Amino acid sequence: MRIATWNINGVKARLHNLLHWLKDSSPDVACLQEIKCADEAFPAFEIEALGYNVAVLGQKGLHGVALISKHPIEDVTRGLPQADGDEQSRFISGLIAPKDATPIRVASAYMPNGNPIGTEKFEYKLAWLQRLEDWAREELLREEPLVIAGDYNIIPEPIDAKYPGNWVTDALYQPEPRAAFRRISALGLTDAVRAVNDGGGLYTFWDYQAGAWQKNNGIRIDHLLLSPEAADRLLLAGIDRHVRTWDKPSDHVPVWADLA
DNA sequence: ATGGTTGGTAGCCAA
Repeated sequence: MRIATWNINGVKARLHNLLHWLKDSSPDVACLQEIKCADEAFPAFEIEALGYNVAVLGQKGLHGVALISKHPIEDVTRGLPQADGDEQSRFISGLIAPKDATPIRVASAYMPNGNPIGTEKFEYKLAWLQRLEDWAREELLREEPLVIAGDYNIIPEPIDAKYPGNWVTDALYQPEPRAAFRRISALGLTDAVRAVNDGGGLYTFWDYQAGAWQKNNGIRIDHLLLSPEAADRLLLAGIDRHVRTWDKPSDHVPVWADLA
């Protein structure tokens, strides 16, 4: 079972790429972020025509997440607990229920960017990560397969950037969100890509600006974190780099994990 | 130090 995550940077502008990638890579489950459209504007018809089910938490123009699955999507939850007036659409989870296999809870999460540091945006990022940590802690008590996939907007380690020094004043590389990532990991979650490859040079995002892609000036900020019950089934994980060479690409590429 | 690009919505913001 292949579970993938992709910050698509506008599903309407990227529909051709999305359909191509779904046919090409054929993930069982795809977690999308930054769909940038309201629920009713999500291109469900075209995606369902490829044999997928769809669950969406949209928002007009900004953010927005979705789950796409070849298997039934049950028990969908939208938003994290402790919302306290938070109206940004950044989290959806569902129980992926294959006919003859163990169900897996999969979350599609779009962590706040948090720039610039020293503003309420950065504080919002930290508060959001705390809410995710609280949710994950509760969810892990079930001792069941769980995948928290998405655009974490966190560069976990220096090897996750081509030029770490370029990011020292950026919210994606600050000590606080990196510590939050470590705390969440330390709950017992496994970084799927890192688990199968402990080297550097693995990137999931290249800025549109200044020829970042051509220079391979990338960062690894899209992650799949696996509960122990999911990690036990991890076969392989990877990054669909080639998608960045397509016409009108997202600035992120899909990341995936294959579970037995 | 600055500028560089894209998407979405509507005269700039978020990334």
